[in-house]
Order: sequence, then C-alpha cells, then structure tokens
Amino acid sequence: MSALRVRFAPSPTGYLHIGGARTALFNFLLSRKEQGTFVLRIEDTDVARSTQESTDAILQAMEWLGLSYDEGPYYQSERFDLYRRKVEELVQSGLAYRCYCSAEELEAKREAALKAGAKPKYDGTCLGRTDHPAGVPFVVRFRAPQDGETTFPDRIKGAITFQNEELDDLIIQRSDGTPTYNFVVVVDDAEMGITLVIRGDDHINNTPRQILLYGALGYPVPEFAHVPMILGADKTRLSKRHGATSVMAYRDLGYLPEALVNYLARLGWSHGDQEIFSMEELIEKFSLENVGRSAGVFNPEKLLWLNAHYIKTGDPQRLAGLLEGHLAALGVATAGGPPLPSVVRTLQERAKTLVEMADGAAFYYREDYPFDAEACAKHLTADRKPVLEALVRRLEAVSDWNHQGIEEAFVAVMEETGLKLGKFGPAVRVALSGGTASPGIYEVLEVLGRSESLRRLGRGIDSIV
RNA sequence: GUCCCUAUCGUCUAGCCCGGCCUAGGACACCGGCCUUUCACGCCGGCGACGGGGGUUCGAAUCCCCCUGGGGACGCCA
Repeated sequence: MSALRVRFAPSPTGYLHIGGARTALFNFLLSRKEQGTFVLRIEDTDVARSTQESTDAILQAMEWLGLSYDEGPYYQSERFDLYRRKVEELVQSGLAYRCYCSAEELEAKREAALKAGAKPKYDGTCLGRTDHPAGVPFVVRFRAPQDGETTFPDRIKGAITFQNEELDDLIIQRSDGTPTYNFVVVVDDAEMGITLVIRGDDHINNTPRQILLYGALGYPVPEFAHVPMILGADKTRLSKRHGATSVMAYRDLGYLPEALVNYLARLGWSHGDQEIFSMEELIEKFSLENVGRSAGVFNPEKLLWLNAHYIKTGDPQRLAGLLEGHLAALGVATAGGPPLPSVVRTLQERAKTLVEMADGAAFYYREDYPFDAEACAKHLTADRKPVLEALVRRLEAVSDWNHQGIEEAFVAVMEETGLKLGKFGPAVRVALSGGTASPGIYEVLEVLGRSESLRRLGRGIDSIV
C-alpha cells in the first residue's frame, strides 16, 4: 500500500451520472495503479434532498461498472457531532462568527450586486457583531482574509491562483445547525487522510476557500487534480436533455459496463493512439499526466462503437446471461428453444447493443412469428415452391446436422435445380426468420435444429398460395 | 458583470513541456469501393483541424503577449 488515499464523494440526490462515473473511475484507476486506498463517502449533509434510494442507486451503478472501494461508504449524516465540534473550534478561536442576516436579506443583496455588475459577496454585516440576540436564527460564517492570494498546484491544470479579496465569508453551518459542503468536505478529507482530491473542475472555485479552511483547522492541505467537465453536443454541461445521463440507463439500453468504462476513460484521457482498453490495462496505463485539460463532448456514437466491439469479442456464455433480461422484456421465453449462447454467436457481429441483439434473437424463440408482408410477397412466391421442397428433402437426409452438412444440402439443391443461392436463399430466410435480415441461413438452420428448421420451412411453403 | 479554467479535423484525441522528424497521426461519424444468400462484420480509399493578430527564432501546432471563442463558479446545493 502506498500512501495515496483518494476518494469519491457523491451526494445522494439522484442517480450516478456519466460525469460522476468518470470522476469515480479516475479515482479508482489511480488508487489501483498506485496501490493506494480508495474511499467512498456519501455527502448527505443536505438532509432534505438526500435519499436512501439515491445512495443505493449510486452504489449499484458503481458495482455494475466494477468500481470497488477499500473504505466506506462513510455517511456525513452520521458525523454531525464531529462537524459541530470543528465549527465550535473555529468560533472559539475567532476564525468564524455568527451571522444573523436572514436568507431573504442575503438574497436581495446578491441580486442587487449581480444587477450592478459586481461579484456577489457577503458584505460583512455581522462580522464585528458582539451581541447575541435571543431567538433569532443564525448561521456561522468562516472569516476569510481579504488580502494576499491563495495558490495551489493542480495536478492536471498546473498552478492556479486566486486573490483572497475575491473570497467572502462563507457559511459553514446553517441556521438549522447542519454544516455545509465546503466545510465538511475539508474536515472529512482531512480526517480521512485523503492525500489527493480528484474531482470535477467545477470545484476549482471552491478550492481556495477550502485551502483556507484547512489552514484554519490546522490540517495539512492535500493535493488536487481537477478533471475537466463532460459536455453535451451543444457544448453545455451534460444534462438530461442530451439523452441518457444515468449510468444504469445505459445498462438498460443494452450497453456493457466495459464499453462504458472504456469510453469514459478515453474521454479526457489518452494513451497514444490506443482506443481499446480493458480495466486491467487502464489500471496499468492510467496517469494524471495524460488527462487533458479542456472539457470534452460526450459522443454517443463512439460509445456505441465500443459497445459493438465488446459485444463482438465478448464471451457468448456471459452475453447470453445478460441477454436473458432483455429478451424477457420483449416477452420472449427461451426455455425449450435453441441454447442461448449459440444464438448469441450468430448475432455478435450484427448487434451493437444487447437490446438490438434481443430483437435479433427473438425469432429463434417464437414459433408463430409472422412473415413480413413485403418480404413474403417478394420471396415466398409460387415459383420458389419446388426449390424449397427440394431443400426440405435434402435437409431431411443430412446425416450430421452441422454447418458443413447443411451447406452440402444446399449445394446439392443448387446442382439439382441449377439455381444459384441468390435465387432461393432469401425465401429460406423469410421462412426461417419471418424477415429479410437475419444471421446467415446456414447458421440459423444449425442453431434451430433439424426438426424446428423443417417445421419452419414447411410453414413457409404452406404460406405460398 | 466579476473571477477561474480552457482552445489541433463535426466529435474524442496524438504531437506541445525538451521548437525542425508535421506536406499534423489515430479513432468515431460521414462518403465511395471491395467482400457477400439478407442485415451486419471486415478490408481498402476519401473528406476533414493547428481560432485570429502580434512577437521571439534561420525555422513555431510547439515559446511569449493581446484579442476572440468555449466552459465553469459566484446558494443557509453539493
């Protein structure tokens, strides 16, 4: 174990989204590579918005992606005593003070400042206040220095400097007594011994005030690595209107976790020209040095391409297991039909998602599938009847029901009738699958088995009027 | 508005730190061709970028400055 300790700290106010997943992934990869410790912490100080369902959803998504952690999950809602003690410590030392301004007053001042073109900043009304009006609710503010500057070396962006006069006295404890984000994140990262904070770069602006807080509380300041945001096609922050943003939604859409992990890793990080990475490879090759500095646009097409790749190269047995659910969603029962792994093999090169694969696999398990009207009119015509009947005879005589035996039967039919495969292949396909797009007909025949194949062929012949 | 971050093909990016090997490489998408019993896969080819302006230098995508564009933050949310 190296000294590296990183963490992922989502707030349970919704599902795990694409951006959060990538932050978690980077933390996970680095901790594994450096043999450090990966801590999971649930930031649920906003009691009103946090839910157990969200926590469960996040945990489930991380598990699906294969992002395991070494410590936690810790819940901030269980650590309020600690935070309260720390707030008290700051108040006692004069580094924090009570503020009796009402939320309404503050809001009005903020709007006025924004309107006047100035940066909204707390005006310090209660800064020198010494009275303690009874019964008036108050918040606790951290006193920020107004001179000098705060600078830190970001592992991804380089040195970042803020003038302290840009900062104001932030609220660290609400009027209901609960602590706020900027405060607890510092206390926890310090108390949990986090040595490197990897998070979205929307947190860069919070960093200087957090650094000041570390100092005030007597904690060592960790290192920071701010990862660029993920944007939608219109270059604005990725959100629901850009399509699915929930990690689990991709599972339901038929994506494989390794495809999403690979995609997310390559969005903002690279290793030369390499595009395909297994989790093991990512752990071996990941490094902060190769993380880009600018925001990236989420590209669903590339994710789809990666998914197709992993479906193509995946283990049929495993894919079959994953496909089961998608088939069930279509109302397709696989019991009694051809073995699913065999079916999967015929579709791996054709399906880009498991949903597509389920669509393509359905006909194998439907005994009474309808014939596509157009395909039927075009291919299941009266003049094809003799060839199909000849084919049935040949197939009945095949001794070994495998690809080779089936192919030999077709060759015999072609010799017997003088017809090319192009002349009657489509008719066979429609009879077997109901439509014009399917895996190769020899494969379908083989997987379906002789009796079912013959039954379907007979059904096709019977449909010819 | 203020502050912070950022800037190579439509998109993800290599190259930039240590200037010349860059007539800028790869991938997705798109277009064309090949393969072919359908749909796909695959293979081959094509289209396509250093935001603009100043410097520094024999030489700049690479170094410096300005402008512009894009993103983010400015909550008793995290």
